[in-house]
Amino acid sequence: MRVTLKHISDDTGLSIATVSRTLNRKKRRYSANEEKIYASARKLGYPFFTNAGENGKVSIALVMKLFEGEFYSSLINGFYEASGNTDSEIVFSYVEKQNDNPVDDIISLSKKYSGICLFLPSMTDNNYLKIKEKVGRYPIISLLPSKNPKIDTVCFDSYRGGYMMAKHFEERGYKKFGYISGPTRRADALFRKNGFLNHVHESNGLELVWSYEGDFSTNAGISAFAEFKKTGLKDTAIFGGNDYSCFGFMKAALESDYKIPDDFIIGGYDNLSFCENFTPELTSVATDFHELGKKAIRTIENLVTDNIDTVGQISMIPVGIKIRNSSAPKR
Amino acid sequence: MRVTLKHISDDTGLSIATVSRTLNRKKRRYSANEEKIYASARKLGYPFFTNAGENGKVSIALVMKLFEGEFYSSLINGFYEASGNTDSEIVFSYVEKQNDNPVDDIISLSKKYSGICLFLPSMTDNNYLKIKEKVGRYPIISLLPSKNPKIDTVCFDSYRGGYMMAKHFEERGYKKFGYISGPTRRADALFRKNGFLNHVHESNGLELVWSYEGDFSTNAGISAFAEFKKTGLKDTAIFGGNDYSCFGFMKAALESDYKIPDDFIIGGYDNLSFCENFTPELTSVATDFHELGKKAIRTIENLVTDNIDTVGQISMIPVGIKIRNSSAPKR
DNA sequence: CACTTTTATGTAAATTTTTTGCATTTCTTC
DNA sequence: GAAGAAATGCAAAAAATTTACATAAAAGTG
Repeated sequence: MRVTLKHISDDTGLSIATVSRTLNRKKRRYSANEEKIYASARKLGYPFFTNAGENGKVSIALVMKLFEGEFYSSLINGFYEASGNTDSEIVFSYVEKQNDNPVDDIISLSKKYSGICLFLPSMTDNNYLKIKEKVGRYPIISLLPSKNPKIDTVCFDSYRGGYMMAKHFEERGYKKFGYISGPTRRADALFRKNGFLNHVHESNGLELVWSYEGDFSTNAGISAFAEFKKTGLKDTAIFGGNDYSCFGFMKAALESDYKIPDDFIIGGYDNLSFCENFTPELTSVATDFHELGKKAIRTIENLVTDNIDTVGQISMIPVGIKIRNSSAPKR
Repeated sequence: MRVTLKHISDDTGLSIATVSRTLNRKKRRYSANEEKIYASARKLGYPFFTNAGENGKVSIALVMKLFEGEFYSSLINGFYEASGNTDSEIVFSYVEKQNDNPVDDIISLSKKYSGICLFLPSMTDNNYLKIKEKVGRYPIISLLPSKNPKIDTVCFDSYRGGYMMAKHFEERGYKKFGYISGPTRRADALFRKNGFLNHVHESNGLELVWSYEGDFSTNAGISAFAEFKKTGLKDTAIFGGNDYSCFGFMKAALESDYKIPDDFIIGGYDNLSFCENFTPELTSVATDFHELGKKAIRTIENLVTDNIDTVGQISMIPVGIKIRNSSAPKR
């Protein structure tokens, strides 16, 4: 059945004329009634204001920048499976690689979908502010932590991940700690690092003896090992900011005849499936994208229906630690 | 600007009344004029017949079943990048996991998009036939090979990939060959195997001494090695049907103190980025998803504009072989 | 605080878009 | 080649959307 202005009018209690005017107006929307009309249009599937289509499901766009490697697969998969048990439909959407200012793209997506989840590591606070300003009370969340969040956020507890890894290393009896960081302008990388370092600093007898700032790539791990080797350090517990860094580091170490976990122990972050293919298997902080997806979808759904104004709300999804042989106990 | 029946009427040369009737008819479409009307509706973006949206781009859906691991990332990424240089827009779409009969889903997607690319390993010939029957001349292609293709196909030359690997092993001086197969009801797995075996059989002095049928998983690789070990074979060249099988096989082998490439050489298929993280680095058949995407998009575009009837056309994208240390020469 | 201006909204008329009744043409089938 | 079925166009009818005008509420001004 075709959706007309009359349906929206009935749904919102406003006249057909008002609905017509609102939907045709160019200016950004602000007022409660305008919000109501837009939300209803998306919900009912008024032409040009949806591509969810059928069965009146809430359509949510997951907006990413690019995909590389298993990580993005896990993200997509987690959201996809999470949407299975809900009244929502996830649509995956992408903004151009070279485009450093995806704000306009996101604004235009907000006309099509009932809500938006952003997974864009390179977005600045300024961008978030601009978006928030333009979309008003429209349901939009970020899936990445921020030092100073401008919009609602549902993300993994990166800090705690780093912290847990340090604690695990301590329990293994290590005193000397090392760290391969990701790009610290990214808040998630920074939080992983902070969590790790804070536990090191607040515990007696633990010491940070080495660190390296990389970019989360395998090659950064290889370079990190070259540096590490120069120091001649042994008996050290190393936290790589992500699994890729660790793979590079371990590979270079094995080629230099280091023994893992005899010469050093190491743990990563992301728990990629390849952790189990490596010898030794890599200890890693495990993130559950299914949980992230569920929580994100529920948050959007609440914003859609209740329309409660909860700006600045942050939900942290707990992470776990998957202990494997790369951090096996000392013999 | 809003798209009306008048635009479609002008575009197709048919009357507004005819366009209206065609678009409202429930029955599946068949006739040339009906096809023309539907295609125009999608092209111009008539409400409910598009979600491409803007700038008159051809919108193509890439339909997948599920995503796991790096492989699907590469697929998505390849298509995404390939679409950058074209007049088309790729939308990624997914059919339910548990749904063994995605035919209806695909039919309904055909109303929204100008063309469809299917990447569904478990689809049967029968399913393809049903789809073809219902969508008529609508542009739809499969990205997987089939023993008996029912619709146009753009896929990698799996046969040649297996063949090249056998040839490479022969050039390394090996006479004894082994094989870890994927599920052979999947045509791509079968073709890889056939390509490999055919070269073995057609060359003098080469011999297939061992094989194992797995399911393309890491665990299958581990089980395969357990079998392989029992035979006590050495000096053998082994082709794993995909990289994951090889990772499992190699990991189990290293844990049993086998030396690679001294005790056996091995090569995989897919050229995942982890091939370089493994020690030894894994030789693998490299597929270029960017090329696959480009060719698939071009094929759909041709079907959309020229509307030529090319049922049964198959395009093979050549594959390469990336030689690494897992198949290093004998010393 | 009284007055003006701006903004939001509804009613009803005007306009645009879509559907349908009827006539004509084209295609199929026997 | 005649009879019936399907496709199509024209024009009238119906439905949907926009706009002119009126009014009330909110915001700004001296």
